[in-house]
Amino acid sequence: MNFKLTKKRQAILALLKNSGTTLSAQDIFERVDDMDLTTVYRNLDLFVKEKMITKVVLNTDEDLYEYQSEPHHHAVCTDCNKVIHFSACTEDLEKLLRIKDFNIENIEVTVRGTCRHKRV
Amino acid sequence: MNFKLTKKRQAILALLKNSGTTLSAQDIFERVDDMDLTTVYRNLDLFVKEKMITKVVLNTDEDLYEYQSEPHHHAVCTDCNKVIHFSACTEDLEKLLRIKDFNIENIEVTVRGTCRHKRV
DNA sequence: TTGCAAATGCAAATGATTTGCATTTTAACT
DNA sequence: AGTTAAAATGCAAATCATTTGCATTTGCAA
Repeated sequence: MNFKLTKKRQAILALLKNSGTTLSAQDIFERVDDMDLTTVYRNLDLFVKEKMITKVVLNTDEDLYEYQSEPHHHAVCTDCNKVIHFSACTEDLEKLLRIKDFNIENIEVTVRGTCRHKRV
Repeated sequence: MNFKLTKKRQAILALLKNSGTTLSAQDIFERVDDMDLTTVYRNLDLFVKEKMITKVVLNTDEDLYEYQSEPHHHAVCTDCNKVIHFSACTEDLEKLLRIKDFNIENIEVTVRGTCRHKRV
C-alpha cells in the first residue's frame, strides 16, 4: 500500500462500505465533514486505481462508485433511479455471449426497468 | 413523425447506419459537411427520443450513439478502445440474473477485455 | 409568395471533473 | 519532542463535453 490511509480516506471508504450501494462524489461530499470536493474526487480515483472500489458505468450524469464486495451487476429503475444490485453466474453468462476473437476480462450486466416502488 | 427529416438529419442517420458501430457527436461532426456541432447534438437527442438510435453507455469520455438494428451488446477493448458488437439470447440471459422484484425492460451486457489487435 | 413554425448556427452558459499551486499533515528518523 | 521530506489537502481556476438562448435561415402549406 503505497499511500496513507488517512482519516479522510477511511471516512470515504467507510461510507461506501456501509452504504451498500453506489454513491457519487457529491453524495460523499455531503455526508462527510470538513472535506473538500476535490479531495473526494482524488481519493475516489486513488481507490479505483488501487482496485479497492469500482467506478460504475450507468447512464447517470454523475460518476458512481461502490465498494468492492462480490462481483455483481446493476439494475436501474427508470422511475426512481434507484440502483439495485444482483448477481449472476459469470461462467454461465460467458457461455451465452456470442463473441469471438476477444479475451474477456470482465462482464457487466446493466438492467433497466422498474422496481416495485412506482412513482406517479 | 412530428419532425422534418432534413438533409442534415438524413446525413447523420446515414452515417450511423453505414458505420455499423458506435459514433460520438464529434465523430459525426467531423464526417459531415457544413454542420454545426450543436446541430449534431440536438439531432442525436431527437433521434434517441424518437427511438431511431440508441445512446450507448460505456465508460468513454464522450457519449456514443448507434443505429438501431438488432438488440446486441458491446465489448470494449481496453487496449485500443475499439467497440465490438455481439449478440446473446435475451431469454437465456434473463434466466441467469438473480434479481427479484424488478420488472426487466432491457438488458445490456458490457464486456471489457482485449481484442486481438494488441498494442505495445 | 407569404408567413409561420421548425431547424440551424453561433456564442455563451453549464456542470461534473481535473489541474496547479500553496499550505497542512503524516510518518519516519534523529 | 523536534526535524524534515513526501504525501495529502484546500482553494481557485481550467477543462471539456454537452446544453441553452437567441438571432437567422429554411421548409412547407395556405
